[in-house]
Amino acid sequence: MAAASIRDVAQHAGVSVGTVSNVLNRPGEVSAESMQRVHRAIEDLGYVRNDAARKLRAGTSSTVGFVVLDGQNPFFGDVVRGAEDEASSHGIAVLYGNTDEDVARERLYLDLFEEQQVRGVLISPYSDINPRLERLRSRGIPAVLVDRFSGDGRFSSVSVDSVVGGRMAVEHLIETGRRRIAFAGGPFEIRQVTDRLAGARVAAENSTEPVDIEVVATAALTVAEGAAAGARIISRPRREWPDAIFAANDLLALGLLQALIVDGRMLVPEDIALIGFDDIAFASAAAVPLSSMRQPSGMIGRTALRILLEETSDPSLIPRQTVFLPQLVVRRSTAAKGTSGET
Amino acid sequence: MAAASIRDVAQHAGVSVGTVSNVLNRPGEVSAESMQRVHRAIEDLGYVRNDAARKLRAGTSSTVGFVVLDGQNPFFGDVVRGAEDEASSHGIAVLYGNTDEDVARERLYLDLFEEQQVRGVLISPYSDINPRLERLRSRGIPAVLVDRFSGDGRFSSVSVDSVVGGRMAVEHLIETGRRRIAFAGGPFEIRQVTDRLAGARVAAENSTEPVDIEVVATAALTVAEGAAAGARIISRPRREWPDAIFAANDLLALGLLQALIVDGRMLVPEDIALIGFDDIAFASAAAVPLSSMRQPSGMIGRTALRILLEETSDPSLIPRQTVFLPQLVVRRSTAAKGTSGET
DNA sequence: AATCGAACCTGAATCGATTCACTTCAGATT
DNA sequence: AATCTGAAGTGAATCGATTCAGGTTCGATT
Repeated sequence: MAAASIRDVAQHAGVSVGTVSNVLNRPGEVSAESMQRVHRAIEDLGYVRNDAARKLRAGTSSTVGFVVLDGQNPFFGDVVRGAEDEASSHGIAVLYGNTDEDVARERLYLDLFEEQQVRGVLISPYSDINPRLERLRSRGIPAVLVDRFSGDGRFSSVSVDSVVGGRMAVEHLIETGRRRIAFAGGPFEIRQVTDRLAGARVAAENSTEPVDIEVVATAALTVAEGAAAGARIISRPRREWPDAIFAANDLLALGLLQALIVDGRMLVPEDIALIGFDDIAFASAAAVPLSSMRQPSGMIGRTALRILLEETSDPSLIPRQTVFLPQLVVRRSTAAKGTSGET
Repeated sequence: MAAASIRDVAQHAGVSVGTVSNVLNRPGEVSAESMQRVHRAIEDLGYVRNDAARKLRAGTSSTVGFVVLDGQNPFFGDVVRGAEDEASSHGIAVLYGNTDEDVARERLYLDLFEEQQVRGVLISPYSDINPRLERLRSRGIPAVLVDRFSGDGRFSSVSVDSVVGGRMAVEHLIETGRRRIAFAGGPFEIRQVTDRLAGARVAAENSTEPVDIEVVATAALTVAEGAAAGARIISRPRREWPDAIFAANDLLALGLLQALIVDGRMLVPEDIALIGFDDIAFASAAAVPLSSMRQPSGMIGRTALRILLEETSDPSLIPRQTVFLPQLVVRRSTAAKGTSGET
């Protein structure tokens, strides 16, 4: 009952192993009759290619690895999905690992992918792993950074301009009459967080009126952390309440929203405006529909995978940075004070 | 700059390949000195094990495959996460594929996993793939069904009792005074959908008062389909409106909720109660916090992976069915008519 | 009839880690 | 001194798909 090998198939079909291999990989160079007999034998024996042997010989495989920062975040779910769609149309599978903002796991998955000799790696990096990626490249495994601009241009990247996004978000808050703005986000090791904050500050500085940006640090970009941050803000004396919050992503924003609603003293958007980042599917279904900076998530995944495949087939390509611009999606949570706004 | 092989390491360390292999796999049988020299050589050359060669020889790998029904659904995200956590503590990686309720992709991923000779397969099946799984098993690759009871007991499974869940949900609706209940769900190829409906019918039949269960079929279990179903319900003459909806999962429920709120003629929960299934993180953050049947999602993943590993190490184990009971989580969306209820 | 070329096929060599029958050798035992 | 023991180490054989230099066949051309 041991699995049939290509040799068994060859014997059963009465041809050589080379011919069987040709049937599988170069159907053009095989006579119709051999073709048929080999297929027949494959059917009879229930033969399935042994990927390990193929990989050993070929030195490369048809999977790519994707190291994701936060698998729980629907935003990354959408990115992965985009990459997967693109991959499957090339007959490639996506091996996927979740780092959860943990340096050890990040390394673990990169090691694993290297041992597996994946075709290439997509990664939304948490720590600074350029040296690690250089090494992968020297072994013929290219990498593309996802959702993160490659500042030094050593790798291709597909990202959204978080600085611009942060600026647009806060400009929008200022336009709708907010002046005391809290930025909720963290940890600051995550580049997107610092970029979005930087953009927020630019907007504040460019404003003709004085605008305060205050930082409310969170330990992670999750709903629970958002709720905790909300509780901290509420517990202050009333005169220290901000009149708007820009959350570093939608999960945080939804947690904040939940905390504010449960408490009930600050109304969204009447007393306090709230805007998130990512525009995940649940933002529009929130208690107060959430304004957000939309990222073209599926497109990011597709594009990253396409670039990766190009680089695998031509390693001499120069790294290129693809940057999308986020798009402001206005919903009720940032309606001007005292109005009910659009739903 | 070709990657170093075990032979290069052996040469560099001045020992044989067998010794290097022993250092890697049986550290006890090697002298301290060889040990050190080999490690030194590995360091110097940047040697990384070639997984393909190892797998070819060993006939098995240290990855498991997980075929997921709907990667976009946070519920499955949580399940995968649970499995991944458990796996990583055993030094095992999870290769993950999304079928999106598509028979072809389901088959594609199973083929891929078979070629890759994964250690085992976790699958939340869409179509009837028992024969396919039998074949995998005959090749030494066990499978565990996730979120689906194995009716014939031929495979181990980890699931939640959807019939009981459906019953509990509808009993709750009846208790809060609802009598004209719509069940929103589909396609009916998905076992969970039919089970939840069956449970709903049991609750209706057991009720002392006459209770109507009406079926509103959807094409998929998504937010968009939920919104569409909502629109269809609203468009009816007012006297044919149900006074409660039991949605087959939370995504549907959130879509329904969105449609009802935008329309504004039916208030939740005053005119119509709404309950979902899964209790995903966003249910509590919804416009009207959503009642739901909670599934222990992370636990399902962990348990499935643990059982799978047990079966890989002892293939003679008899399949066992693990069933969790869902838990009713009451929020505002099912408050009794005319009350405001708990938040 | 001889020659040629295209189409098709063959089978040994190869990839790199693991395994295991076999060797080596220092020290213990007789 | 001869023999034995066990720890440590060796290296050829193995896994299965792919590749490619070389073979065979056969109809077309001269």
